[in-house]
Amino acid sequence: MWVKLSTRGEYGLRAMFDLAQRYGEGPIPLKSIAERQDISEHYLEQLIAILRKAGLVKSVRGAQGGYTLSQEPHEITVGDIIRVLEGPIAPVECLNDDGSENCKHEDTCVTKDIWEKVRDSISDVLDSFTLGDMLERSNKMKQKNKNYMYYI
Amino acid sequence: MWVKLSTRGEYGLRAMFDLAQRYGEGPIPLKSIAERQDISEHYLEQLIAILRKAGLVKSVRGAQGGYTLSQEPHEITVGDIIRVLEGPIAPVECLNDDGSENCKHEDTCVTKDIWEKVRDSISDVLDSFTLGDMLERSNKMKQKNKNYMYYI
DNA sequence: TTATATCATAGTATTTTACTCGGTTTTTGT
DNA sequence: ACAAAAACCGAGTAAAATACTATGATATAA
Repeated sequence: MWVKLSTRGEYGLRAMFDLAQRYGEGPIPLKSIAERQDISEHYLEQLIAILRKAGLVKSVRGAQGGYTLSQEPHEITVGDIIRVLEGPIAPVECLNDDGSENCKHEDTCVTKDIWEKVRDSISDVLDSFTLGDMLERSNKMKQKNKNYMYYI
Repeated sequence: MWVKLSTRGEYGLRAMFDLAQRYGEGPIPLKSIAERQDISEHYLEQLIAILRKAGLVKSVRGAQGGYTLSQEPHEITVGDIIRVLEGPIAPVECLNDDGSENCKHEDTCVTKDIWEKVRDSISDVLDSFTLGDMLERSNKMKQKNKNYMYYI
């Protein structure tokens, strides 16, 4: 399947949503996120390292340490998270920053603008949703379903 | 990369464009397509088998046989081709026909509608281009660039 | 000083991709 | 009838990507 979120994107988004639900509560240890989301802690470490280097989360080392979102939930889009974890959205090689060098016949390519439109439409959708939107959605779910389940 | 056309989609689209350029000339042998497009003949056989089973091309067996588009170029969209070769566009498992069975908490899922919008926007873009559009585009290129190169 | 954390890197099993290989069957032209 | 040209078919395989595991070092609060 050519459009398929890997576990990097899925787990990373779930971890970020977990942090969004606890925004303002101080640093959240990774262990607790991994347990709640049922993800291998070691693997999640690697993913959150990517998010940290991209500036989406801040870390506090040592005991009582953990992670927090570096901006408010409504300031972080799903696109920010997915692009960082899954890499740039490029259906074909030549849409990458470096990739255009490899392609000598850009100017006469019949399909390039198709892939550009695909890329842009995906980006637009993902950037139209923030973690804040997801929280709101989740809260509405909670009100409706008293059994208190919200999933991602 | 989570949005990445595989060679199946790329080669298949190139083969279909090759057939579109020769539409009306009778059956085109696969060997000639493979040579022009510089694709392994055996591999392309497997891809065109998928296109044939999906009804996008017709085959004529025996000597002087080959393949033809089963509809006019402007009736076949890029989406038709890509969906057949790369499988259904489903960023997450639960958007597949069978996949929803696996997911118990569809009703309370915070992200499902994001992935549905992603899927639909990709589909819309791909369905807005036909092989006929690509031929027109290619012909304009030919007029501008006298050196007669058109690529895909 | 100890427990709790983050941080870092190397290794590995599984899955997917991108083919290759070795044929059989069908049809046309001589 | 026969040879050549072509579609059709299924199994096997090398390389790459994915999804982890393993083993530690470093930092900080209590």
